[in-house]
Amino acid sequence: MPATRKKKDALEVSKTILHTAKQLFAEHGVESVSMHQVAKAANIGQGTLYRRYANKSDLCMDLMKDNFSTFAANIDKLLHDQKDSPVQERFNLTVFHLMRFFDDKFDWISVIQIPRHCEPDQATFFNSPPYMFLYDTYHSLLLEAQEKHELIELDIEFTTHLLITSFSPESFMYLKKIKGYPIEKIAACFCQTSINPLFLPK
Amino acid sequence: MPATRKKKDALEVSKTILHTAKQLFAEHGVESVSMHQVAKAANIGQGTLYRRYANKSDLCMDLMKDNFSTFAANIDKLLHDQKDSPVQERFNLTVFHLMRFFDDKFDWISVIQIPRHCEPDQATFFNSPPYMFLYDTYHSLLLEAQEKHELIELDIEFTTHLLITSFSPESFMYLKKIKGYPIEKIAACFCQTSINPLFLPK
DNA sequence: GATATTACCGGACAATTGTCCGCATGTCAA
DNA sequence: TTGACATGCGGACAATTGTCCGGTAATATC
Repeated sequence: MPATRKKKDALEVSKTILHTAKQLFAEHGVESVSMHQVAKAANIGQGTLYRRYANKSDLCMDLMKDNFSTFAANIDKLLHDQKDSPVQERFNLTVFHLMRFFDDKFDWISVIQIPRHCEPDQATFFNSPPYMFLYDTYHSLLLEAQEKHELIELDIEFTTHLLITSFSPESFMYLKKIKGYPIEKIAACFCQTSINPLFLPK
Repeated sequence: MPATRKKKDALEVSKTILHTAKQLFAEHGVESVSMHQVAKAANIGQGTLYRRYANKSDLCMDLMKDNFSTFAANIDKLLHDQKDSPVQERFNLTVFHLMRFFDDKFDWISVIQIPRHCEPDQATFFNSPPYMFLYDTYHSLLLEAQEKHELIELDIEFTTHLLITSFSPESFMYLKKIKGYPIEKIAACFCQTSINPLFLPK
């Protein structure tokens, strides 16, 4: 063969994968690009790709890491800046921001969420940094509201989980594409239905 | 070949498919059986199988039709029998029954819900009889509550949709398997978080 | 009754995901 | 330098989903 592939620096390979995948995904859309294509474009074997990333969801998650981080930082900053406004208001603000992020990165997120098979001690969405960040954020807000006696009686852990997971990509897509709801309306309705009723009147 | 396959009665083929699939699914589990296996076991070509059912989800949906029907009938009967009790109470009862059904048929339901790609005018879960039954049921209950001035201000259509979709199979599995919540607790928490706060106090 | 038209069957095929194993490369010890 | 061992690369392979098309049976037409 023209050039026997030398053992590459592992870091080099990782960078190449990320760079190539980002390029391909941007060009053809996340859905349409197969792992085989990514491997071929990156000049590595499929086995090599799968050794780094268990599946496409994993790969996307890694490519989204930066986006998630900045989103999380934005939310943190926002909540810090607004820390004197009512909890409920901050909660609504967070949801609005999340919806915009969700909409913006929809293609990626819908690929990431795909994996089924919820077995114990396995990497799932529920162990991922994005879930954990949202969990912490919502949990803190609910706890704060509870301490201030602004919250109805709730199982806070359950509620936190439910608020995060109740918005599936399919459902979002359905509301947006089929029902034609603008994002602002979706966010507003979600707050109206799922967030605000958790707070005591007054 | 020993016996040239005669054109079979279409109805005969359909029955054979359903019977064979039910058998195979029961024996090996819904997840583990491929469409290829079903076709082979039913002595038909894969193309024939796919002409009847666009995918495994479709096939499962058809096999579950009876189960859905009896479930729907049970709920209808229940709501009819209890039509004098408070709306909120009936709503909670419905959710408890649904949870039990969900748990009972979990393997099937998690296969059925899989399809992504929410394009307009395409068969999705949101067009399926189960979704539509739940939609009608929830919608009626919410409307009744609204007429009786027992409901907070809501976008009823949105709320109906959200209540149906907020419980994904993955989330249910996570709560049950990983968090170890019994079904009754899941149902109770769901009512506490998502149903009861929609009703005006007193 | 012969021929054209239609319906629809069934298996071959393509595409994708994910796994596995032979083999090249690098490291260490003698 | 040489041999033993470890690392990990990469393509071949298996499994599955879904599509397509050649061909045959049923039906309509004359």
